[in-house]
Amino acid sequence: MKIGQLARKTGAERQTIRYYESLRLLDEPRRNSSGYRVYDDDAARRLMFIKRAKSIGLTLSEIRTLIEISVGKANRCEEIRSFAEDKLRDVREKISHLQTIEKALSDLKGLCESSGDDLHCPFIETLLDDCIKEN
Amino acid sequence: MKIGQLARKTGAERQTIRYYESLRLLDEPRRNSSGYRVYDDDAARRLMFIKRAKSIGLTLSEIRTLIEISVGKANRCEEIRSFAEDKLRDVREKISHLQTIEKALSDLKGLCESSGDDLHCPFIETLLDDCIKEN
DNA sequence: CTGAACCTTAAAGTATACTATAAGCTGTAT
DNA sequence: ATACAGCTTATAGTATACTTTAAGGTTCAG
Repeated sequence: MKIGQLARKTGAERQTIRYYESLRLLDEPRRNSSGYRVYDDDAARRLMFIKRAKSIGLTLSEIRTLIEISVGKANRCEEIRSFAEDKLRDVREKISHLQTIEKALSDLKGLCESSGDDLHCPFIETLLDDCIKEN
Repeated sequence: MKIGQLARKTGAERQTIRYYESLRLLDEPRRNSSGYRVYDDDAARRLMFIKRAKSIGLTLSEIRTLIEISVGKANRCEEIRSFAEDKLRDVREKISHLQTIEKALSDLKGLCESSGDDLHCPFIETLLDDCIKEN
């Protein structure tokens, strides 16, 4: 399988595949006589693993860590479990931060709906007031 | 007020203030005889407005939009309200995406706790299985 | 044999929001 | 007088995850 076929099979771009190789997320593939990269199904599986791991919010560098941990002879399960815990904590923090933002925005929007004309827009005025309070 | 005082007053870095100016988030200040930037309290208020707007999750480019809308003679309240609605939708989408991720991660972690040894780590194996399913 | 499709590399560009650096001028305290 | 803080500009670096471009070699159908 050459890089184009692998790209089609996995839905990744050719350049992305080379980029992942440069980050050592994919092993260096063997080359044919013209210097073209030649892949097997393991490479496709690895690429899908990366996709799936990205979809659960892992960064490329976290994915590399995961691959490094799990590609050795053993998976070092305990290490991976604690990795998952850390990540879960991150995600929960992000959610709670966004919920704070959601509340602030929906309060502001509520003000917009209840009062306000072009000369006294509560959205802007409240933001400005908050600034003054913080000062 | 020179740039350093403004920075101290608002908790922003001097470079950040110049950067915001280059993005037209801050008006070009007048200069003293040595070419130094000279600010007044309006500039400080604007800077705090930016900080507060950032804290509710707005990007610098959204903040510029908001400033452009609201700095004219009138605030154009209706426009701002619909801006807030769009942003609220964004934030809610982000939250729900993160909640999906949270569930996936916590399921995976649950598997790690219930079973698994170094040779068969459920976290990795499940990610791999998911890849195969998607293939 | 020519053109299209495919491959190679290295380097630069994109987006966001700064942060740091270099080289040099200004203002003030001692 | 000189050290030091503070100001100026332009440019480059940081982090993440690609995407694009340039310049060129390979493979295959017609």
